[in-house]
Amino acid sequence: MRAAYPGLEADTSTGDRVAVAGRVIFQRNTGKLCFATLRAGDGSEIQAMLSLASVGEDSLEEYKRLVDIGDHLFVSGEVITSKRGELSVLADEWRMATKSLRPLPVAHKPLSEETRVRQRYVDLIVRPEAREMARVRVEAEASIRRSLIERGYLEIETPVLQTQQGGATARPFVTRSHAFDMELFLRIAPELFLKRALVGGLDRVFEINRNFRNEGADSTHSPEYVALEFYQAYADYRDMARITREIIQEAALAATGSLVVTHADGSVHDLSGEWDEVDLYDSVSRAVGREVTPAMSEDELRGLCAEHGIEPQPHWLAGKCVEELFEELVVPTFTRPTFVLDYPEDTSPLTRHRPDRPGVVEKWDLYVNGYEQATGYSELADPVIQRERLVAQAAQGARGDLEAMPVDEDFLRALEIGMPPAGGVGLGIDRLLMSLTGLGIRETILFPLVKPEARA
RNA sequence: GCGCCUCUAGCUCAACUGGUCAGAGCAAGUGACUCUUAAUCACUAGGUUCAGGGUUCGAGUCCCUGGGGGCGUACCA
Repeated sequence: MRAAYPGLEADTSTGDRVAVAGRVIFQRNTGKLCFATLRAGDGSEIQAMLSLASVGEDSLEEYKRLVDIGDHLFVSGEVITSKRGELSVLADEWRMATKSLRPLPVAHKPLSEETRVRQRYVDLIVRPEAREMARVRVEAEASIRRSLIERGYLEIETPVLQTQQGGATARPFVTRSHAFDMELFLRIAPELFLKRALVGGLDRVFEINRNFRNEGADSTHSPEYVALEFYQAYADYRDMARITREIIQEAALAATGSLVVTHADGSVHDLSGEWDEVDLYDSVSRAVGREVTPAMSEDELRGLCAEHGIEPQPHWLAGKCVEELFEELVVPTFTRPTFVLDYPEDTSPLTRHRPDRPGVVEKWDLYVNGYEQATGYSELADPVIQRERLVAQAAQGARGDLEAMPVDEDFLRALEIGMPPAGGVGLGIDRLLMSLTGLGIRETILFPLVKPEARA
C-alpha cells in the first residue's frame, strides 16, 4: 500500500477504499478521533484512523472500550493522509480479528535476555532485530541451497535417530524406541550416511539439518544446532575449501547485502576475496619457537603443553596436544578468515592422509574471528585403513574418551563396496549467522532450548 | 561440571548501613480531548519482593537450601 501511494501530500483524500489487517502496536486516542498503528505479518506498518464522523458514535465508543495494544484489528476505509502527512486508512468499518488477553511489554525498553528467549513470540513483536534475524537465517540457508544446487548437488535427508553414533567425536543424546525395544542416539553428525549415499552413486550430496550434542552450552554452543554437510566425489579438501568460501560469500551477500560483517565484540571482518591459509604444524612451531612435527611423541608434546600453561587431559593423544597448542597460541592471532590446513591423523579418523607427510591428514578448519566456522576434508575411502582407525577409536573409548567413535560395521561394509575419492565439508549454520550478524548463538536460534520456568 | 553475579507489578527499573519501603514509568481501567505517531492531562486498580527454612523486636535487604537467568571456566562445533 505504501508503494501504491508514494509521496502523497498531507491532508489528502484519495477516494480509494482498502481493507487492512494487523496487530495494534501503538494507540493514540483524542476524544472523537483515534489513531492506531497496525503492523502486518510482513512487518509493514500502516496507520488506521477512526473518527466520529466516519464510523459513528456507537462504533467509536465500542472501539475505545475494547481495543488495546496487541489486538489484531481489521479496518476498511478510505486511503488518506493525516494532517501531519501520515499515510492512513480512515475507517468506515472496523472489526476485532483477535483479542490479546495479555499486555504486551513496553516497546521502548529492551527486554531482558531471558524474556527474549523464553517468549520469542513477544520478542518478535516488540524487537525489529528479532524479526530481522528470522529473515536473515532463511535467506542465508536459501542462498546456500541455491549455491550447492547450482553446482550439481542433490539435497538429501538422512536419519536423525541412529542405532549407533558416528561421524564426529561428541557425546550423544540417548533415547529409546519402544517399537524396536532398543536404545537410539540422536545424531551428532550425518556424515556416515552421506558417505553411504556417495557409495550408492549420488556423487554430490548435501544436507542441512539438526545435530544434537550432549555437551556444554554457552554463547557459541547450543545442544541442538543446524549443520550443513556436503560431499563431492572426485574432489579433495582444497576444492572443498574454495567452494566453502564461495557459498559463504554468496550467503553473506544474499542475507545481509554485504561482505563486511561486524561481530559481537565490535570487530569488523571483510569476507571478500581469497582467504588466508596457514599450515597447522608450521604455525604451532612458530608460536612455541621450536619445530613441532607429527613425529613427536605424545610425552614430548604433553610437556610442551604444560610449558604453555595447558593441562593435558589423560586421554589426549599427540595430535590432540598439537591442536590444543594451536587453539591456545595461534587462533587468537587471526584477524582475517583463515583456513588452517593439514591436521594430525589421530584426531581425524575419517580423513585421508597426505601421501607426502606421514601422520598428517588432508583436513582444514575455517576460523572466523576466533571460532571454528567450518571444517573440510579429503575423505578416507580406504576400508582397510578406516577399519584400523575405528578400532583405534574404540580403544580410545575404552581409555575413557566419552566422545570416541565406535566401529560401525555397516559403514565399513559400504566402504568395502567402494566409495569414490571425495571431499567433504561440515559448516555450522548457526555459527555462520553469528558471523554475519554479530549475535550470540541463542539469538540466531528462534526458539533455543531453555529450562522450564518453575511453576508457582 | 566448577566459580562469581543476579531474581521486586504484565514489561523495564527504584527502595541508603536491616527500621512508614511496597514505589515509578509504560501497559491496563475510568474520565477529558477530531490530527496523533513512545500523544497529552486527571484519577483508579495492580505484589506470597523466585520458593522454602533461619537469625532478629523487625527481613525486599543478612544467613542456609533449592530453582531460573547471566558471565567466567572446563568439554565441544
